[in-house]
Amino acid sequence: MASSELLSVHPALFDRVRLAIMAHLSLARGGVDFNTLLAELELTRGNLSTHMKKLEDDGLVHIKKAFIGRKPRTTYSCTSKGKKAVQLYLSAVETVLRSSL
Amino acid sequence: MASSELLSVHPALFDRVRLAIMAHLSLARGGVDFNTLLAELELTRGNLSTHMKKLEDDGLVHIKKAFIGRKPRTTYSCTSKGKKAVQLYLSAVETVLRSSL
DNA sequence: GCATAATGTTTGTATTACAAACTAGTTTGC
DNA sequence: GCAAACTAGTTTGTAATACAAACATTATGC
Repeated sequence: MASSELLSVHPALFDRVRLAIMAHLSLARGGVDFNTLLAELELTRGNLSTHMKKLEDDGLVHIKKAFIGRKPRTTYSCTSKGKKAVQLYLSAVETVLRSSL
Repeated sequence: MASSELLSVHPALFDRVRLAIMAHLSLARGGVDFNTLLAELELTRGNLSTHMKKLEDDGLVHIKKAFIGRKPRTTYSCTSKGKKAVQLYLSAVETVLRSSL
């Protein structure tokens, strides 16, 4: 059954916000900081924070906290596990849906 | 911002089960009945029922109830709105993720 | 030094995915 | 012909989660 491929996709990616986050991180070379994601995805800080925590807990993103001057700055980057998950997501979706168009 | 495309995707498709259901219905010529979906997706009846109700409420699938002999049979098919939503989903995901691989 | 802003985090709420229990009817066994 | 088991779903209660509001902490302007 073709659609079973979807079951192998990391569940964290089945959320439009997290998918958008992972897309950003995948596209960006280097990291993307909290406020950049906040502006581009138009989320509240609380919402972004919890999504990032989940992605971090799942090992899909790496979080780096540093001080820029005296202010904190949190930067996120995609782990290799995260990259693979995104690739798997795309290939699974394409496999399942491509032939139906 | 590329990822904003995801916001135009129908929210009902951001669930792996419903996406799998819509994939099945898109692929099938004619309709797919309740028990076929049940067997292929390995869900409980309650879970499948509520997902189908949501998809129907959203206008993505058409439900047809008939009697086969004396037993009821519920058959689902993809509406044109459903087809379009699936197409939009795939194109949005590809647009957002393709370049990152 | 007091008020305002910047950067996240924690917490409370509303939604939702899921399975268990239920409804409605049919077939089978005795 | 009656009860038990089966078929085909639906409704309901619960556990998980997405979200925003409130909070905490430190920095900057006046």
